[in-house]
Amino acid sequence: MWSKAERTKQFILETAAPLYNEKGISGVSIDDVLAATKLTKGCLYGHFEGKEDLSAQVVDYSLSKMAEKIGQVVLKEKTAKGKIFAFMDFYKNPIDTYISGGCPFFNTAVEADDNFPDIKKKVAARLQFGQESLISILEEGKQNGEFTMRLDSAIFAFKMFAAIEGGIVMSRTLNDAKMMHRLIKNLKQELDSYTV
Amino acid sequence: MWSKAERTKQFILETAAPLYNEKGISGVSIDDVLAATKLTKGCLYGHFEGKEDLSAQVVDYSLSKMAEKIGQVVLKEKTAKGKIFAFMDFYKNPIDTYISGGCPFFNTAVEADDNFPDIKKKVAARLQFGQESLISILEEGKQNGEFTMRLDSAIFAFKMFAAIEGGIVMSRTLNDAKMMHRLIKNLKQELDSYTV
DNA sequence: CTAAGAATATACTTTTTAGTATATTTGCAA
DNA sequence: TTGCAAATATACTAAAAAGTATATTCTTAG
Repeated sequence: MWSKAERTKQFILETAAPLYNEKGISGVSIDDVLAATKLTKGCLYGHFEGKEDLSAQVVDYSLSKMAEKIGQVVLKEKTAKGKIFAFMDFYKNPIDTYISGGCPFFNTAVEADDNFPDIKKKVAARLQFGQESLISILEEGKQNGEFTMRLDSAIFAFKMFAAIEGGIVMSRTLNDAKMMHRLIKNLKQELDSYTV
Repeated sequence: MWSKAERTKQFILETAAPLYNEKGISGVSIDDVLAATKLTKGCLYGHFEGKEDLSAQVVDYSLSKMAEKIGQVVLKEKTAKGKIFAFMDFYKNPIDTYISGGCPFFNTAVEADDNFPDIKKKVAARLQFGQESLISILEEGKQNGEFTMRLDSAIFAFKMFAAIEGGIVMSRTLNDAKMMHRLIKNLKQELDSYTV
């Protein structure tokens, strides 16, 4: 079993993740985390060197949690089309997200961009890996005859992910998931137009 | 001519706009603004009630500056297709943006989402207006025979804007505008497929 | 050209946030 | 079971950020 310390640290990361996702790195204070966890400074600083360390680890946690979940959802499917559709469906509810506050990939990407170079690198690696994974799935689909060779995997992967992430932000801001659903339907149709 | 005070206030807004766009509302301190403008507290607080007021007005400034510029770029064109293409081309360079730090619409939307309800409402109104404008242009194109009736204006406007904004964030994070250019090319092709 | 008030600068106080030193409690290996 | 180290709590200091009171310097209407 996990040690007390390991469980406490995990608990801090879990509890702080939605906080960071909602308020952003700059918007979260140590006291916010203490209030949410009901722990004390002595405890928190026993597990993290300081705010920078805490922020880095919380962001890491959120990003890996997302990646893991998406991996699960996608790998459940057997066909390339099934995998891509499952990926899209994962983002079906932009208001009530897996980690509260929207998609950590994008939230972090936007904030880290000009402010936190180390964190930016981590997000970049995740986005890169995500794109490569999607492209692999699409290429596999082309090889096994699901999709026609006319499908440009790289551009479809980029467009789909960009549109979904953009759609999440728009839907959240406009407080309405309707267009998000139509967007996903449209992207599915677009992919379907490449099925043989 | 403008009074000294009006010019100073305008100067503060202009100078603070990229700062806010880069660092985010929570990430900017009053001292940051003072350092950038080389003004003093007495002066700043003579023009703004406090940080909340300053933030609200800076965001307002950035959003309206963007809307104005996009309006100019789009209205230069005569055809519906020309207008939409001009809109896309405006976002061609995601690394070096009109206001430094990316697109204020999205940066603000992401941060305001769970934190600044008043600002969120303002962004929502801008996004709403932007979507309606794009839809109007597309519908006009359908009426005057540029586009077939098969074009779903609402979904195309949403998808295009979401993809472009998402593409900006991805390109900035990955430090590479290549996919952004391919995305815009692809969206133009998609729209072209609806020309009669 | 100049006086009155608007604009800006200086020098503070207050509040918030981060971080630390030390005391207390708790988990667990012997 | 117990004692000691690990974990957590308490109570502080330090630094940063916001905000204010007041002095000084400009603008400009008359």
